[in-house]
Amino acid sequence: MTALSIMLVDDHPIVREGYRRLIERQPGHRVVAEAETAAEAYRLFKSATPDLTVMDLSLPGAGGLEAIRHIRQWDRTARILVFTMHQSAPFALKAFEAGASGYVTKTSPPEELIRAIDTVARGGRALSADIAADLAAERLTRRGGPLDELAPREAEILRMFASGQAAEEIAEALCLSLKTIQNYHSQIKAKLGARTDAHLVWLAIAEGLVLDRREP
Amino acid sequence: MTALSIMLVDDHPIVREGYRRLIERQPGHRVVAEAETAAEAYRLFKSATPDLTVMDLSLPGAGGLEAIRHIRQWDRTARILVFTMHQSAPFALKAFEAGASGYVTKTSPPEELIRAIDTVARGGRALSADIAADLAAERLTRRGGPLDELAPREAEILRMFASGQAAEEIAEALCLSLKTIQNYHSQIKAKLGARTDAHLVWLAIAEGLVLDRREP
DNA sequence: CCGATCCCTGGGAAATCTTCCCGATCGGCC
DNA sequence: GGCCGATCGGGAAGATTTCCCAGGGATCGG
Repeated sequence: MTALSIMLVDDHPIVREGYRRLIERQPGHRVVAEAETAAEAYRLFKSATPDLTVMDLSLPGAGGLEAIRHIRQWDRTARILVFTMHQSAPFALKAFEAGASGYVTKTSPPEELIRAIDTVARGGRALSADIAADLAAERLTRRGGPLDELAPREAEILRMFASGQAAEEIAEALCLSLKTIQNYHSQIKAKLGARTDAHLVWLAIAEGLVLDRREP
Repeated sequence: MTALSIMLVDDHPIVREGYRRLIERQPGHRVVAEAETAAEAYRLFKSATPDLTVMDLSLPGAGGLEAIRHIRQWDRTARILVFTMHQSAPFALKAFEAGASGYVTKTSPPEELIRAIDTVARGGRALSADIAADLAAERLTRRGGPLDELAPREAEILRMFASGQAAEEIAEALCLSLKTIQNYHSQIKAKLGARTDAHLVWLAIAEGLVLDRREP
C-alpha cells in the first residue's frame, strides 16, 4: 500500500498547521486536503477521497457531527477520527453515534494522535485515555450523569427546553398537551434536583444534552 | 537589542507546538517557556521573565484572565498577548481590563499573530480584525451585543439568574424585594427578546456574562 | 434652576405557570 | 394474571409572570 492520505478539518488555520507538520513527520502519511467548515469538508471529501479524516467538532456553520453524518452517508466506509478540545464523554458518544471511528482530545500527547490515526486507518477504533476513563467511571458508578435517572421522553423534553424552546412550542412539536409538557418540566426539575430553570440548562449543558457553542 | 523572549501559555501541547514553530520561524523570536495552567504561567513568568507572553484564555484551574491579573500585579510592565479561540468582543474587553495588551483569535491568519506579537513587543496594542469589526459595529449600531441595552443593575441580575440562582436568592443577596427581582426578570426578558428562561441563559452565555466551562 | 430622561425600587391585579395529586392506558416481565 | 414503569393528561391551590403605575435620585442641556 502507498501513502496514507489524510484530510484535516479544523477552523483554525494555525492549529491545522500544527497538525499537518506533526502528521507529515510520520513516514507514509500525507495531508491531501484541509477544510475549515462542515460544508467544505463534505465537498472536499468527495473530490479528495482521503483514506482518513481528522476532524474537529467545533466548526462554523453546521458542526462537526453534521459533517461526519454527511460524509458517512455518502461513503459508509469513511474513516473519521475526531480530534477536539471537548474533554467530554457525552461528546465522544455523540461522535461515535454520528459515525466516527475515533475520538482524541487535544490535551492528549501528540503520540496519542499519531497512534489513533494508525489504529483508525487500519480499521480499528481509538479513544482518548481520559475519555475512556470517564466512560468507565460512568459505567462503574452507574451515575456519571444524573441523566440516567431520566426516561427517554424526559430527556428529550429537557433537551428541547434547555435549547430555549417554550413549553407551548415543545407541546406542538411533539403533539402533546401543554399540560403534559408542564408536568414533565416539573418532574425533570425534581428528578435532577434543579431549583431553577437556569440550573436545568446548566445540567443539560454539563451532560452534553445540548451543546454550548455552535454544535458538534 | 537581542532576541525577543516569549512565553507560551496554552493547555494543548499540540497547539503550543504549532505556535512555537510558527513563532520561531521569525528571526529574533525565541520561545523561552511554555505553561499549561494559570498557576504554572505565573510561576514560570517570574523565573523566565519573558519580554512577551502569548496566552490562551481557556486554561484548566484558574482561567487565563486570572493569570493575566496575577502576572500584571507582579509586573505592571508585562506585555501579554491573548491568543484564543473566543471570537467574542466581550471576552476581548475582559482581557484588556485584566491587563492584556493584545487580543488575537485563533481564526486569524498566522501573519496576524506575528504582526500582533511585534506590535505588542514594541509597546503597542493589537486587536484581531474580526473583533475590531465587532466592537466597531457595536459602537455604530449601538447593539452588537444585546447587553448594551441593559442597565448595570439589569446585567447584574441577569448574570446571577443565568448562573442558576433563584429569584429569592438574588433578592436576598442584593437586599432587594423579591418583587423587584421579578420585575427585573420580566423586563430583561422583554429587552433581550427572550421568550424563555433557557433562552436567557444562552444569551448570557453568548455575551460572556456567564462562562460555560471554567472561566476565561 | 427646571424640565426631561433614565435608573432603581416596589405595589397591585390579572393572567399564566408550577406543583402535587390523581386516574388512565399500554407494554414488559415474573 | 399481576405488577411495574413509562407515557399522557385533568384539577386545584399556590407561586410566578406580566403589565401598569409611581416616587425618589442622578444627570444633563438649556
